[in-house]
Amino acid sequence: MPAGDERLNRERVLKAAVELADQDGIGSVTMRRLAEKLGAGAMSLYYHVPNKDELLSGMVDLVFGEIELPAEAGDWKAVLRRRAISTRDALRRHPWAVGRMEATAAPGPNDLRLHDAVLGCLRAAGFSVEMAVQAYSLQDAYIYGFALQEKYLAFGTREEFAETAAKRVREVEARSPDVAAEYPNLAEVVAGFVAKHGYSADDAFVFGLDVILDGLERFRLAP
Amino acid sequence: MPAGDERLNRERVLKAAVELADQDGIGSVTMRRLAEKLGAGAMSLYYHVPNKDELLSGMVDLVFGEIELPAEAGDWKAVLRRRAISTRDALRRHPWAVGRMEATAAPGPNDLRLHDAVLGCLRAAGFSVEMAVQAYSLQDAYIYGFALQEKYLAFGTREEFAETAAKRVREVEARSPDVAAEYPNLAEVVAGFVAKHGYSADDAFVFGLDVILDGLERFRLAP
DNA sequence: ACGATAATTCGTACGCCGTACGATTGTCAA
DNA sequence: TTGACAATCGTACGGCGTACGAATTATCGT
Repeated sequence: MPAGDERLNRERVLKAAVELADQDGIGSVTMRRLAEKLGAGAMSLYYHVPNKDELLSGMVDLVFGEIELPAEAGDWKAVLRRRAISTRDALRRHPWAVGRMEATAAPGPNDLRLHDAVLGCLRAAGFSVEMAVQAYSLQDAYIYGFALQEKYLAFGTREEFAETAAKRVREVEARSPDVAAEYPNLAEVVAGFVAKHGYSADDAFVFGLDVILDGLERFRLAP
Repeated sequence: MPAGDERLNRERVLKAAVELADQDGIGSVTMRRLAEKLGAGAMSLYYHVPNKDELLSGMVDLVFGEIELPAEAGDWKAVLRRRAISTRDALRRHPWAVGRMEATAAPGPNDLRLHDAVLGCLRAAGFSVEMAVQAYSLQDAYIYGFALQEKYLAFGTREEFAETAAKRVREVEARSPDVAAEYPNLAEVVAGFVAKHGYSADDAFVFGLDVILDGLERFRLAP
């Protein structure tokens, strides 16, 4: 055996799985392929991970671990803004994790640590327990939902997005030729997008985020 | 052959697939099982649907078809509020569709019709083209993200939710015994939830929705 | 140094999946 | 009757997750 391959262990398995998913998509994360990447037999993985579902949960918790914890002190809006952006960044690095962040049967330690910190931040900012939960739920719904859109609509660069949009239009035109007449508002938007400067996913994200954070302001108790 | 089973066709296949997914989960929608439900051979389905991916897209567009189109006239906020709630309702009836609404390669007719109508509503309310897109993106991100949370956290009734929460706590406690000390804010919330009146997913949804819609108000052009 | 014990690895096999391919059957116009 | 075309389906292939138990390697008391 070459010197490079050490013993297997849970951490090595999870990290390799994340790498594989990042590079080739979650669809190519199979026990056989993952084992091959690790220079091991497929069944060896099962000594370190009980089954594939748990493997995925472990991968997701690694992604949670990449999210910046909100700072203890500072303006609550700025702090939460930062953690929201950090969350979105993590999901852009690992798009396969979108839609799975809430799915793990038993949330991992990184997940719990983050949730606890954000709740603490909201409580410190003067939200009641109930309102802190509402506020958290609202933020996360937005973040995950936005990541979902981003994943499928392939915003990417302006050029990529223009290309994607144009392709969609062509696909639809193949079915019903007179798109502009049938969907005038859609046509207006697409024309506005493709023709003009384009669309920045970054700007769109922080726009929505600020609408939400500003809207939450008035639900705090006394400062 | 019994009198009941007519010829296969795309519509019948899609509807049966949706029924199957609703009843037994998306995981049990396989070509073989779907065919069996239709009293046909597995390969017969491929005459009506090019492959499984297209089958899923067709199913999703059926869900889009269940969403109430926004009314032409009326207070924009009330109208969009209604369509948001209608969207969430559809996603609760068909949780398997969550996370797939944006995923179809070529959006189906119901999808396009809805998007066109909502954009038209926003334009009529006095949003610029760019702002209408932002506003739409924000609303949908929230709706889909909320549906995602709802799907996995199993809000359900207050009893169900309390039970789920309690189970999660037990799972976590099995790993690290002193949960309350490690995650004080989480503990506070869980105690507040389980002990007190509980949590209404309906209320949480419209709370966030109204924060968003109210927050968008000031981005309209002249009334 | 050595044997026992435990930790770790992995080969084989099973049932399920999506679907390529080609044969088969049903329907109807000429 | 015949030929064309629409619709159905049986068989087979490669890939998946993983149950089971055997094989190998590491660890440690003596």
